Amino acid sequence: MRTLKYALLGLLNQQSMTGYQLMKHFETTLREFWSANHSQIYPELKRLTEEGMIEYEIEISGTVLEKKLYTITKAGRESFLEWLSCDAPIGDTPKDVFRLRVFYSSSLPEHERLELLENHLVRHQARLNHLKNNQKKFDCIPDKSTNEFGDYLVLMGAIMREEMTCEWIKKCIDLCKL
Amino acid sequence: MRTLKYALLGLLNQQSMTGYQLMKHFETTLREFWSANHSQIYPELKRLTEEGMIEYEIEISGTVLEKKLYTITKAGRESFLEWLSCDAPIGDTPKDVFRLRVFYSSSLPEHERLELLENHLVRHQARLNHLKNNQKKFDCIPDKSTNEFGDYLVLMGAIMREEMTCEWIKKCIDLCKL
DNA sequence: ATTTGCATGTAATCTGTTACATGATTCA
DNA sequence: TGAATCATGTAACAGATTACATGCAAAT
Repeated sequence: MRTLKYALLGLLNQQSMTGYQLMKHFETTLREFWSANHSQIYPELKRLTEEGMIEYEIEISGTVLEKKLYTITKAGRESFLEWLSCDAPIGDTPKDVFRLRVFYSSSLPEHERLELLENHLVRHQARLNHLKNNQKKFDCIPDKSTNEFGDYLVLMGAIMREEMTCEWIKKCIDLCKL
Repeated sequence: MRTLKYALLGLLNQQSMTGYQLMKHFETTLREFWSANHSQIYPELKRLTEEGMIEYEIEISGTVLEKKLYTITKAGRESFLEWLSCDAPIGDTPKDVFRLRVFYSSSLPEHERLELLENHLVRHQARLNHLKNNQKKFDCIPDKSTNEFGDYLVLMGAIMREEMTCEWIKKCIDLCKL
């Protein structure tokens, strides 16, 4: 499906960047819905260059360090917009190890089952707090024509997801304690 | 991480089964949090047999058709229970192509953005209805010591997840229409 | 000087999907 | 007798992770 291709093109469509900066975006902006490490990004950038989707200029940082500043091409932008506007069917539900554990948790002694649930609850609550903190950076809802609007929507989605997860685990704990 | 291994051991810990029956479980019971197709299952069963986690007896169906009925061994059960009770850190947020699209949706003309969101909303609403229908099969909350209790918890989680997703998309639509 | 971060790449391995391949059983 | 389902496997490929490998720049 080449999703990484489009994730990269989408970022470069917003702004020209180096591979390193792209990597940082996966650790921050895209964190809540996509990930990729540098060992996957650099080969893909090479491939996209060969395919004419992107091109780069070498910049010198300091005296010798070379970095490649990638820019999206016309062909790249077209490919990206085609992917974005093409209607994709709803995918498989994502795999979730924690839910798999909960599914099998009746094989666990009561206190271990509760431990499993409670440990996870505190972690999700911490993540939720972290996300809510991020949301404070928006003092108002960004204009819908800006890139920040997309940021805002997915952050809102991430918060709702964590809230739902916390609620679910709490319900599980309650049912286990009955 | 060998998660498929533990997913299979967990099912065989509940009941001896053939590879085909295991496959069916991934299409039904585990559908909302794990998946695997037969081309992944059969080699893994072979490996687990070699590792002494499971063993099989050949049964004859009809006159010639051989099927392998797999049973978990003591070593398999121990390995499964160790995995289940061992505390695992919270994983990476799962990848989500739809959220990636929403993130980039400011590059789309207004009507296409709304189309993207509304198409997805109806699909998630359909999935939600389907799940709520499944829940009707439980006329009461199963006893927490039974396997059905795990089924109930994850089904509840799937419903909450779909409800949250629908709410999120609705909010996105509202914000786009402002 | 030393540590942290910037910067780029490859190799080996693991996990998962799609396609290839075959054949029996059951039900209409 | 034909279609759907049961039943089991392999091969090729795609996608992703972990480990290997290197070296500069900036800040302390």
